[in-house]
Amino acid sequence: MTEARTRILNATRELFLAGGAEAVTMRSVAERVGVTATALYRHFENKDALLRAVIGAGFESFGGYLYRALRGSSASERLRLSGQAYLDFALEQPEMYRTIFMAPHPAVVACEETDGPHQSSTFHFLVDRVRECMQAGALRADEPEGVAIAIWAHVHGLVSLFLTGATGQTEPVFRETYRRSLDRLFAGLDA
Amino acid sequence: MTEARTRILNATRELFLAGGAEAVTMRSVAERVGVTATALYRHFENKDALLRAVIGAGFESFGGYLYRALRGSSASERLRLSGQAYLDFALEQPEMYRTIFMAPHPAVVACEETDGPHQSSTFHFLVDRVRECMQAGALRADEPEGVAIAIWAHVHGLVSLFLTGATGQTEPVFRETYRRSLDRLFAGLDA
DNA sequence: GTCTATAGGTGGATAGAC
DNA sequence: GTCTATCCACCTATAGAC
Repeated sequence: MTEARTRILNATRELFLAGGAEAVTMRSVAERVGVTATALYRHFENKDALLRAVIGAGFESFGGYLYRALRGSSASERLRLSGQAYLDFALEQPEMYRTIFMAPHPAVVACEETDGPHQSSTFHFLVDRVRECMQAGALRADEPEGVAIAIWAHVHGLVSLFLTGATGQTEPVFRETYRRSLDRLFAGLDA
Repeated sequence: MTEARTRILNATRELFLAGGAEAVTMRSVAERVGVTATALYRHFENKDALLRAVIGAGFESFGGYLYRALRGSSASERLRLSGQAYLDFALEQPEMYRTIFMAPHPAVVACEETDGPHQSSTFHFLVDRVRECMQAGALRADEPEGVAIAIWAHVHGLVSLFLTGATGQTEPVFRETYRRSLDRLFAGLDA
């Protein structure tokens, strides 16, 4: 029924993940699908609607990564898995990570308005993980919000520096850097 | 003598700081200066040369901020002032910060090739501050490079989240967040 | 050094035939 | 639903007159 719509969406996502939002033009998407640019307007109102659909799916994907961390059997395990999920998403979908967290495209803002504030829901998820760690005695009692910001900033900073090439590291080396750096941060947060 | 060149550079910098690299077009610069776009080619080879000049000045400005931190009278004071200088630069020249550290424009790469690696020299500066703190007994003995990455990632992460609006904080509130978050990190790094 | 005129490219979007 | 033809906006850059 809307199979054409799906094919267009896939082509857009592929172009987007390969070259970012600027690689997505009505012409490039159309060429990849095998139709002319004008045909796309039968399925999407305009380019912005196309980008919003792809980025919205990216938000959902990120949410899925985080959600899996809830499988952990203890508060500290769930927090640890959250950090791992964050890293996995960033390394497996770097262009999506860049768009959502590093260079907010106008379409990202539009997504937040229609689907609710994704970025702040990420923050609230982390605050919940931190709070339950404090209640379980795995983290020293402190303001959960402040500690959550410190953790988020830390993982986001590490990932950003890696993705822009500032660390000059390969992915396996960076994974180790990520682990050790979080250990250093938690050395000051642990109970 | 090269007064025209200076006026062009100023106009470019103003446009750049207001709207980023994409706000800089030969037409917009020319309009701001009060000439036609073609006149600019008498003073700069092309648009890229124009951007490189502005971004190169941004790098120098950032270096100046860091350099002032060396006025501190002790190792730990110099490290503290470095963190403050980093924050000041990011908040006073957000668009320049964004360009240099968050969304490496092709012109940034070009600057690094001609003027030397600025990003890695920032890292080395920080490693030096960390190392002298360890030697002075102000930081626990550890790998200086790993600790420097942790600190850099932390400050960069905080600043990035603020500049993208993810924290939802005002600047004065964020300055306090920045201070407290660094305190939390150093709680695990202090001797 | 600055102008006008112009070439040449990219990209979003619509009209109307099929 | 998809096509061709087309418009419009905006961009970098050059040639040659003044």
